[in-house]
Amino acid sequence: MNTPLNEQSLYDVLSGTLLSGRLGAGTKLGEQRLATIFDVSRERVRKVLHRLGHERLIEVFPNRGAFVVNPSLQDARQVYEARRIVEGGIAWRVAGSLTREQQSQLRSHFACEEQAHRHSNRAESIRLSGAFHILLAEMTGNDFVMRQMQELVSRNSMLVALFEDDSAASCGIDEHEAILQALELHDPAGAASAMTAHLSLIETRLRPRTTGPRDSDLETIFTAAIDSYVADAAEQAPEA
Amino acid sequence: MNTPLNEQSLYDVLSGTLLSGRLGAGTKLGEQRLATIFDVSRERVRKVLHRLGHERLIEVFPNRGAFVVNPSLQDARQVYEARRIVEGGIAWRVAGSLTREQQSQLRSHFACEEQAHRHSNRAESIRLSGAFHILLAEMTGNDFVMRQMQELVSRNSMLVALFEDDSAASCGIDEHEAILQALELHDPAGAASAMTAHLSLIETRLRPRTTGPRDSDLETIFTAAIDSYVADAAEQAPEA
DNA sequence: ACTTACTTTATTGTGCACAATAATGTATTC
DNA sequence: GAATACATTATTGTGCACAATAAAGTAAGT
Repeated sequence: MNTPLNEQSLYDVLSGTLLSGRLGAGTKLGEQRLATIFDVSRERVRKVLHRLGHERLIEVFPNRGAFVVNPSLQDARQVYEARRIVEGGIAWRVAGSLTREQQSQLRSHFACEEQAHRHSNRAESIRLSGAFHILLAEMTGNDFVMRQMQELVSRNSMLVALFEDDSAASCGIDEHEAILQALELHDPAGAASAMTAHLSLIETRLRPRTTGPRDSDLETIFTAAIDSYVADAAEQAPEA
Repeated sequence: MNTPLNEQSLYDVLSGTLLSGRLGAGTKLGEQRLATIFDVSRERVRKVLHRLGHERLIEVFPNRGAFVVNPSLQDARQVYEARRIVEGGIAWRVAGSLTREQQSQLRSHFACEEQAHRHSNRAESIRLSGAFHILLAEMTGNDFVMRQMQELVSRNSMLVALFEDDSAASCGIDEHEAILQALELHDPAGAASAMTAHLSLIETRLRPRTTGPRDSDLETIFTAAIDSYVADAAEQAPEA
């Protein structure tokens, strides 16, 4: 029953839990503790922990161990600044070479966003507005840019869990519309402007830190995460 | 005499040698082999190798080992494309907030570039024209952007060693001048345009692959690299 | 009572031995 | 002679035991 959990699964569960913000900033992630929770060897945990550290999802201190990152409001602002720079560049680039196919792809995605917004489907709105930015990055067809965006979006979703007003986690519809229009006009400067303005608006929604440190213990959180992970895996492959 | 070489030094020597392009694309980096060459344990080598793999300086295949990357011309073009996107965003951003101090800093750097160019000091020209791009990235004051640039520049210098016409590894002076002027006018669109145009021009200097695979053995290359590394270290700290 | 030095305990780091896997070489068959 | 199946060899991956280091706790001294 209880699948032993290979290295990739361990990484997926850990990073997913980190990104969801369920973990409480500053929490120590002891090697032996995680090893017993996940029922894997300590070395496995070590390896994954160092990988996560290299991806900046956690902080590792030599001879001290790994800890959940504890970002300051300044750190959060830096992420948005970085997104303005990179996504501004993306918008500029995509505006210069938008194909018919890409245009209709963006339009149909935008239609979904609108629909979710009209139906007040909050969870879907958040998901789709995030996907809009990823979709744009994909249109560069560039692996480096995609990886950078992936990292920024990861950091961003952690920050949202910590700082953002829960009632405003999705992007504004009108702002995406403005970006889209500039793209369709093949107007690089306009697209870059619209994108940076959009990201600045999102940034204003950051709040100093409302949520106190969660204190539910690691065992509870992770066992739940494992369960939902294996449930998802089972859903995608109902029977072998 | 022969310093045992700690982990950071091992990383420095290995990455430096990789970046210099002295190593021949596709060369296998066996764990035990490197361990004996550097006189460290195999686990040390393993750890550093995986780190380098994560930073994409080498390719690691499970159960097969680590190999020097063997980039195609397409890969090279992707790097330049990524640089256009990211550095275009950087130029846009910096143009909007250039301080007097930053302006004079850029001007004085540019003066050095011109001087090196007038004196036909090729090595210095290459170094300074690279530093110009780094300097601009630093002016964003953003860690994420800096890291991304570091990665792109690393890849770039490897590619230059493989593909670029040796007679044209430095940036054109006039193009930097054009970027600078747009920045001084606080013209984001102009700065981004100048930057992308500049990077496109550099890209045209890429040649299909002139240099055949170097075949000098690892021992020779690495012992030389170690020597120059410890020499550099000694120079910076003449006596303890 | 507070600080400081020391002892104890817990946690991370590392080398080693063995297991698993891929690469290589060899013989046999068609 | 070429190809396939098998045995051999080399290389990477992993668990374990112990070493090194930091954290916590304790007692003594001012």
